[in-house]
Amino acid sequence: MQRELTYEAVLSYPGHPSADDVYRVISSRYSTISKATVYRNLNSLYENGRIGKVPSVFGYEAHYDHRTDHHCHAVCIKCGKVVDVDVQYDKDLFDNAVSMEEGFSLSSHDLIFEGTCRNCGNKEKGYGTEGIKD
Amino acid sequence: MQRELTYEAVLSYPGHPSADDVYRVISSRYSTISKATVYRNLNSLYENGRIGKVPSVFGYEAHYDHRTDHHCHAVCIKCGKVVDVDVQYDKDLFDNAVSMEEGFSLSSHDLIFEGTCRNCGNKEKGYGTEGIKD
DNA sequence: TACCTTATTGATAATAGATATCATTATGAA
DNA sequence: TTCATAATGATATCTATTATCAATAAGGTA
Repeated sequence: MQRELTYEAVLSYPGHPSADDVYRVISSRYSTISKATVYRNLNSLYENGRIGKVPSVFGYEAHYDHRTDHHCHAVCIKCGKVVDVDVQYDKDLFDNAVSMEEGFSLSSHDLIFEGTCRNCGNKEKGYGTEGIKD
Repeated sequence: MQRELTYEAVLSYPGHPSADDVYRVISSRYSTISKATVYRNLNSLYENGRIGKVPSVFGYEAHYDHRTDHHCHAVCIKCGKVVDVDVQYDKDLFDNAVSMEEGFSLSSHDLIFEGTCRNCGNKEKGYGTEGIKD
């Protein structure tokens, strides 16, 4: 049951929620849910292909995605925020990628961009936008 | 001084050592070195462009690299091992990538492959190669 | 050389994100 | 209703890494 709450929370979240984002959304109206349950359910939803997952990179938390098709993301190097990126490239291009270690078999690839999100970029310039919440 | 030991350990390591790999190499002949020192020195060597760093992905540790040029890696999804990948692609292709959030500025990209290393692949098939150490 | 300032180190505590454990509580089929 | 299985909540634990801070080391200057 909490699994469907978790699913709906991801679907309705604007953007790419972290496990903690999802936890906060759900617990605001279902206050007894445990964080362990949220982690568990996010994982099983992902494994069943019902939601997407942007893996943890650069030490930031993993983020989840209502989209399940293969697409690209950018991660803010200051705060870990994840956003979609629009870029056309030929995925077949990477089919002939070769591991330089014998016996290492490649199965997929991720194209990850790094950058700075609006909020962190503004802070840097001293615009004093600490209050802006995406 | 320990910084140069750290540097040499990365240069002479076959492959892509984790911080712990480097720590073990150094402490085998300089037993009083602290792990904190290794982390600190790896970071400063990286920031000064003397070594490369493969950031932590999928929850595995970061790995370091004696190469400092931009190239691709694959991460074993079973154990986190990092290897080089040979693939030709046009880096300019990604210069016109567009963030789908206003104000998010892109600065670089990483192409990361996922796969299974020889050791983990063999284990899976029950070849009983637990003893193999890369 | 003695003095002073800065950088480096080692030991350890603390942090974050996530998973493991385990008893309790649903759930659902027979 | 009974039994087996799955899901849950609370909490402990884990891993990789950074923070803290006192102790040393290094290096320049008078």
